[in-house]
Amino acid sequence: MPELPEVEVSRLGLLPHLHQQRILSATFRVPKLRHELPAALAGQLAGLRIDALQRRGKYLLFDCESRGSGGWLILHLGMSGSLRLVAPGTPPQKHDHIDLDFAETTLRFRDPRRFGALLWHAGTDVERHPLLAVLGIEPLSAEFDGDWLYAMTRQRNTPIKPLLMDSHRIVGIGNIYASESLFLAGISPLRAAGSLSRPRCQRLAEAIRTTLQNSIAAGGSSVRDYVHSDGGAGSFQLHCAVYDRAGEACPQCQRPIRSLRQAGRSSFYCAHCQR
DNA sequence: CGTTACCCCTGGAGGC
DNA sequence: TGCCTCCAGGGGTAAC
Repeated sequence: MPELPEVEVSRLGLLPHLHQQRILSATFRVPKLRHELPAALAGQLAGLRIDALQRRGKYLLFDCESRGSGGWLILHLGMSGSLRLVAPGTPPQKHDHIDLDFAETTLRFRDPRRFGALLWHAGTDVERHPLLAVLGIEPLSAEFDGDWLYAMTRQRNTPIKPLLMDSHRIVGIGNIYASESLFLAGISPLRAAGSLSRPRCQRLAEAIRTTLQNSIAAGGSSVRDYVHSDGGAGSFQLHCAVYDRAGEACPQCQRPIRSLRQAGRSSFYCAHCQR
């Protein structure tokens, strides 16, 4: 589930509960997720205070007294990860792999498929962590616009859709928002990236920004209680125009929405409205 | 270098 | 009901 909006909504929802709170203890119930979960890390976290909660792409970054003797917790929700706040002592359910215990609450990470990740980076410069150092531009930053997109797509014959999902170029756009943004911009997922005109790049950049911001706003509207809900953080209802709607009517022209596979992922689009 | 294929893992949906 | 296959919102790595 989690793409950039879900991670950002998680960050916004957790921040007021965790800011300046100390980790009393940490529990790892599996030896590894995507990466090893060393038991020593759990012990190391105890006593550290959360000074800030940031996001880079789809990574959540917990500043654990990084300017002192601490560092950064780097969390990725993977394909099926979710975060929620539960009352201390709440028994874990299946797939509840990680707890961070605070005085008033417990941050619980659930991830059935275990594609998620929890990593530690000592010191202040978390941007230099190998997984973060290679990430591309933030689509909600001021630097991301039609001109940037136009320059990035020049001389590329590859279809635009998998390019939008390449985190080494742009972060945060997953399979859902790639399809949704392209629909909003009227651009086919099959369109050769380098054949997009500057105005169409402008339109696509705006569509990406709008799609992500609208989704954050939709999740943020229920931000006060979503982290306590059973569905987990970021489980707000998404409204998709085309994603997972193969065969249904295009909301603009009523013709059937098509699906296809690109780079191993399914894409959804309207062949009439998207060129 | 650019792009694709495969893999990590569990669970849900649908066919038989 | 069970068993099988396919699919799933991510992304790193190997292979072409």
